[in-house]
Amino acid sequence: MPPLVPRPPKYYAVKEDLRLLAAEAGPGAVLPTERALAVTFGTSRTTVRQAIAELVAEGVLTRRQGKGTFVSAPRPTYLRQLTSFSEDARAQNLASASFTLGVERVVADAHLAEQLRVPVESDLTRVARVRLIDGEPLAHEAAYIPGLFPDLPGQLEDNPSLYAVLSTCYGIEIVEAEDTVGTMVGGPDDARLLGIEMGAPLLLIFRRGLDADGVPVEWTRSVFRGDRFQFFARTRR
Amino acid sequence: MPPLVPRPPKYYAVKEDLRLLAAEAGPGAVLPTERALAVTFGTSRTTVRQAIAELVAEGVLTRRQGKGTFVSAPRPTYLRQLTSFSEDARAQNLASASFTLGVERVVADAHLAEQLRVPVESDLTRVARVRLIDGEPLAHEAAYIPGLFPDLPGQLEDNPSLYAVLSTCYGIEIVEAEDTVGTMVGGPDDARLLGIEMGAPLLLIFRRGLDADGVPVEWTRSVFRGDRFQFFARTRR
DNA sequence: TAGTGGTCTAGACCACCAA
DNA sequence: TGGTGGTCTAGACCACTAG
Repeated sequence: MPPLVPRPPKYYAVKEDLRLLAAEAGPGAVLPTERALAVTFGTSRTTVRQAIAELVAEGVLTRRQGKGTFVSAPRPTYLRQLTSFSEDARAQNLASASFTLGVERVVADAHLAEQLRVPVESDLTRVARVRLIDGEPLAHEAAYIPGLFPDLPGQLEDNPSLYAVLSTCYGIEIVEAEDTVGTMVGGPDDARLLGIEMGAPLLLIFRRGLDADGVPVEWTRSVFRGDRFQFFARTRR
Repeated sequence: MPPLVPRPPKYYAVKEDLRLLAAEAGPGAVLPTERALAVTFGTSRTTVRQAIAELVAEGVLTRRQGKGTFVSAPRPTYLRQLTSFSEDARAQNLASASFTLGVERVVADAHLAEQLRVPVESDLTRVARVRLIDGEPLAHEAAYIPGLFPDLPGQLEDNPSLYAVLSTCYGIEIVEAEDTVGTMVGGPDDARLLGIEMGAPLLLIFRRGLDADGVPVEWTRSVFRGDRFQFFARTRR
């Protein structure tokens, strides 16, 4: 199959050159400045920045304001395999941690009511957290659980696994999960929480947890960094 | 939680304004020209283009050179649920079609050999196709199958489901699939095959098909449009 | 031919960081 | 203070589409 693209734009040539340059330099290496690269490639700084922007989105490069542009460390790709974040991390010998943004009472809107099969306006508990792997933010998520759990904040401090706390303290057992995986691009909030750039590709995952009777007991919206996360699923016919 | 972002850049304000404008205008509507928008927002055309670029990546807008910028039609999100593309589409009452790019003999490199559990350099058949839903390209993929299947091209013309052909003609039954889902950004080839813009977020899916004995019989690399695809998985503990 | 989006330029000012 | 990346500008030329 011949390369049928009429004329690849100049920034794409720069991008692929930079990709090679990064590979040779190795992780952690610092690249020449954008202004220097513009001179080297005989182009403008804007064009160089467009090339760098895509490599950043791919996780190849990292930019730090005031410091420079660096070759990213190899991705410690996190594979989702079981039901819960904490369990997945442990299964892969990765150090996981959580930062709780807030635990609050909310009422079900139409969408949450449908997903959790509860009446609109019923009480829900919302748990918002940032998930870390090896000290780096990997995802932020908000879990919604029917009912009120005033002691949850303290219990999550002792055990970061929401699923474990629900099981141990409240007898809620999640045995089945339905995941819907799509893409989105990062906005300012995502950029701040995950330490990424705006516009970076992200994985948006909606998960519904069901108990042994098939009753929905949890619904979560998760936003994962696209550059260091993979989702794994096994399906039997 | 207060909004901690110091100062959202101007292009982000433009982006959100355009998002509202697009919602009001409705699918298919044409937006003012980039030059006109620059005047309206009191900004430069570059800034307007940066805002539009992200909305295009999100699937909200569509640009057509020489014509204009349009509000995208609502996404016919394709959900992956079963094992094969054709089956999934049928289950959702979506018209699926395939365009075969090529069927060729290749030899296994180290990676394919490991995934398919065959010796390095063994014969494989590579089937490269573009997948369409409702006439629009949704994905391109390359499937690798151990062995040689000289009649495959003709058989795929009669039945676009590779899984069905393998079953009917060769007695190969795929009963289990392992999917690994991640993100990538589109390059020139992806842009050409899928009719998207370079830099658009894509879902990269590696799938391994196993037969009843757990023997790998197929390995596929698929690239799906991120703006109109969702992956669905159900996991039991 | 006129108008659209696609690419690229040269340069400005800002926010951040290290010496 | 000087250098880095982050943002934005005004304008140029090209490729494509339509009348």
